[in-house]
Amino acid sequence: MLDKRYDFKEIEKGKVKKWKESGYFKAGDTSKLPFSMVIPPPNVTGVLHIGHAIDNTFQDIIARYKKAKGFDVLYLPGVDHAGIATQAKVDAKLKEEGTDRFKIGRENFLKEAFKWKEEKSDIIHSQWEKMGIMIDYSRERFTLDEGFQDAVYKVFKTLYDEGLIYRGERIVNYDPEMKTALSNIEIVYKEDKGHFYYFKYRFVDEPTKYLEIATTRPETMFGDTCIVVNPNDERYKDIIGKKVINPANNEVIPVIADEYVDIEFGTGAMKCTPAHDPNDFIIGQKYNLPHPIIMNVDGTMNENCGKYASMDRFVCREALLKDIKEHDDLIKIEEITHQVGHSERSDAVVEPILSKQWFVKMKPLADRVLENQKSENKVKFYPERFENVLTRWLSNIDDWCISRQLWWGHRIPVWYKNGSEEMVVSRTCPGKEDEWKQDEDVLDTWFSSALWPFATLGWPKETDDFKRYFPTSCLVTGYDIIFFWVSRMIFQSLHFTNNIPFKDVVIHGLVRDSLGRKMSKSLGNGVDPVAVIDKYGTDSLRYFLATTAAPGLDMRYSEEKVQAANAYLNKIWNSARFALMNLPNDYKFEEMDFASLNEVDKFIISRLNETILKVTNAMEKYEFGIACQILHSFVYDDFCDFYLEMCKVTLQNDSFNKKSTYYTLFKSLKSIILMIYPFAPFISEEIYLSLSEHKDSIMLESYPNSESNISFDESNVLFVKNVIEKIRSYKVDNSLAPNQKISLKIKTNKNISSLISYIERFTFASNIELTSEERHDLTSLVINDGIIYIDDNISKEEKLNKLNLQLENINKEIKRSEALLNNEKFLAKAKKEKVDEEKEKYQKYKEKKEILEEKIKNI
RNA sequence: GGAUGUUUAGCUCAGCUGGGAGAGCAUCGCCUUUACACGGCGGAGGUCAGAGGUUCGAGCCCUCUAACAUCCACCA
Repeated sequence: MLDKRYDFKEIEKGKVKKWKESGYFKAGDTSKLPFSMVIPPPNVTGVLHIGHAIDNTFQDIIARYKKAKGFDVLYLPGVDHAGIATQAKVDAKLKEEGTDRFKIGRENFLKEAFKWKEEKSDIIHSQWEKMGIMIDYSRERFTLDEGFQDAVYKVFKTLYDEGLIYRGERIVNYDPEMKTALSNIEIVYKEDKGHFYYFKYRFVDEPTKYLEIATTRPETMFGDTCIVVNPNDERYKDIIGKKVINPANNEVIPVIADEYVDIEFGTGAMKCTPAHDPNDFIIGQKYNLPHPIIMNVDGTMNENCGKYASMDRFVCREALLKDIKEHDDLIKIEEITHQVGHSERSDAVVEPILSKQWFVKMKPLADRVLENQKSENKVKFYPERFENVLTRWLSNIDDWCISRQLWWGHRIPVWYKNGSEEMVVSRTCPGKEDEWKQDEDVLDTWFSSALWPFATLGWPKETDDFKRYFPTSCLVTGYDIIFFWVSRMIFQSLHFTNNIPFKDVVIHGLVRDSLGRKMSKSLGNGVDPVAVIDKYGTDSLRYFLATTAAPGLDMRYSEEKVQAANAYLNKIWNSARFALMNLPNDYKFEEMDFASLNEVDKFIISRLNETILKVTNAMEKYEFGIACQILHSFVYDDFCDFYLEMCKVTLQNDSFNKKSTYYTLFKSLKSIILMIYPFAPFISEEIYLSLSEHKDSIMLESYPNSESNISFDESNVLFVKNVIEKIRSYKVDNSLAPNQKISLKIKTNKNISSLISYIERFTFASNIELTSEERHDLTSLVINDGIIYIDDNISKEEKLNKLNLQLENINKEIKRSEALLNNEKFLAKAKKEKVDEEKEKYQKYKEKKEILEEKIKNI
């Protein structure tokens, strides 16, 4: 028997261990159809946050649902080495220990990093267990494991041979703190306060005159190679071709003309720094200008900056300003707010610097995705609109900078021959060790993540898993990594497996704090899922996440809602207790013919049947919020508030068929817990195992089916329900205690003789009589299909008032109905059922009206 | 500058292909009736942002407007 209290701590204890040991999480039953999913591998940077919780909850709901639906479900776990993020953490740890990676060397650094990975993986494992997700631990992968080494090499080599990977000099964004190049999407633009500095660039032939040039980054002036004006700019027509002096280093540079310059912006004259600005770089190439690099990758000035060399870029800026001011070449400083690129990871202001990096040529790969999205075999997005996010980005994409000046990651498999231009793609040294040197850099972490859905299944080997589970069925992730990850998986998968990586992508939003702010470390407003679990239980957290998240929309964390989830589960718990208390201990479930059931049993079975159908439909569309809503309404309104209360009568009254009620209780309860199970597996398992008849685990059960052959006329039961509700509100209206005894007569053509004991119990009525005669002496409540007479000794006047009130309401309804039915277009164009329904209502209103008028007359 | 999303009860939000507005919390009244006070019963509270349009019928479809949010691209 279940405890009185829903004690989630007690219930959730030990279940995952049991599930894991029993092998229920393991995929591989080839007698079933496969359904596969990969976990978005969390970074081994730290603990999981609420964002992971929502990901994993959605996935686990799908996994458990599909398993119950009869699929061989593979839910494959793993972790991501997360190059730059993890390296930053390990760097910080080394710094704390008073050393750094350069002191200990590459090999030792990697040892440290792997140690770090092991530690963090352990934490992640324990958190997965807390979440109760049914991942197949036997298939866990890591983006740096041996299989991945094979996959990454194969991809790099192939793309290189196809000319889709190249090495080139480009302006790339540098993170001066991490000292590595970044890809475009690793830059976060923020609105920062800055300055616009106006300088005098004096003419060589006439030093009293000057051009006014503005810049936000004076330190880059050391890299200026010319001034550019628009050829159509009347102000500057005469100075094109003249020479001016760069006030930073007194170098003489020419004024050239190019239409790129916006006449309206700033002074209309722009300094050009080809090695430190992407647009300037293009101009530089066009006019074959020199492109001096004036900064080091750590953000310090280099030897091209004279006395400013080795200064930090911002220190240099101030020093340079001071000097220029002294030479009277500073005109003014304006305060501005502008968008400044920051490194996504370190938050440092990124610095565009010309350098040699490896790139993936994106256009052919992107085009293939765009082409495929027009075909039958496209990746389906839920909600659909996120497909546009993907395609728009891919339609206008830059090449992908994949080299990172880091140590933690897949090292670029390219070897350079000393003192020559020769390079070879190879995993191992292609010749004598002292003649060849491997590229120092590693690949962008997303380069390996992009292979996740197929590399985890064994690719490039044609393994059984790969053959059986690829393409995967579904991917669940947040919209924030569509570019980083989803898109890259799709193009790599199409290119290398000729197939999409997953059929469906389910996109959810971000979890924000209770004030709607993004959770961030600096705000300290993050919600720790483990803390929530400790306080309210995994099931409550899961239910909260599943029901609060509308597809693709952000949600706010709300402790109240977690509490509400907990209260709901408590309700289910107690309804189960009630059912189990009333079922015989040795109850054996046997199917029963629907026709042989008691009336209220038929009612609830029929409602249950509808609920199963609706819930299943919602589940198939990944509409978890809707599924839960439907189930919630069934559990409360139909099952608990109505049916279980009715059972209290049924089970104590020998005139009812108890077998029917046992059957109905058992079947309803079992169906409810099976439907709530994907959302709240722990409580469901606990209740399931308390059933008098059960398997070893709810994980072995099948999802309930809705039966198509059940049809039931609810009207008798609804009439009874209506009577009970009307009497209850009558009592409140008349300040009667709920348990006040009253005497009722009911006139109806409904067949409710078998249901009278229910009315008695719930209205505290004695002497309920079914009558066929009109009673004008009693208070009358005219309801659908009948009249309730209450013997309450109130005055004639009051009786009349009550009747008039009822009449007023009916007249309103009749007016509404008539308006509709007199509208010929409605009759002609609306669906037939709709019209019939309205006509039927109209008839009932008319009947009620007649009765009421008759009564008023007779009083 | 381009795109997308949001605007529904006091608060936080659902509302799936158009057919008489829902939940949770809060609130008011009554009830400790042996499943549940993490409860029950009853109630109050919404011209569904605004303006047009399509339709017999619009919270839902179309157009425009406003506010807010997010993403992308950014002029030195």
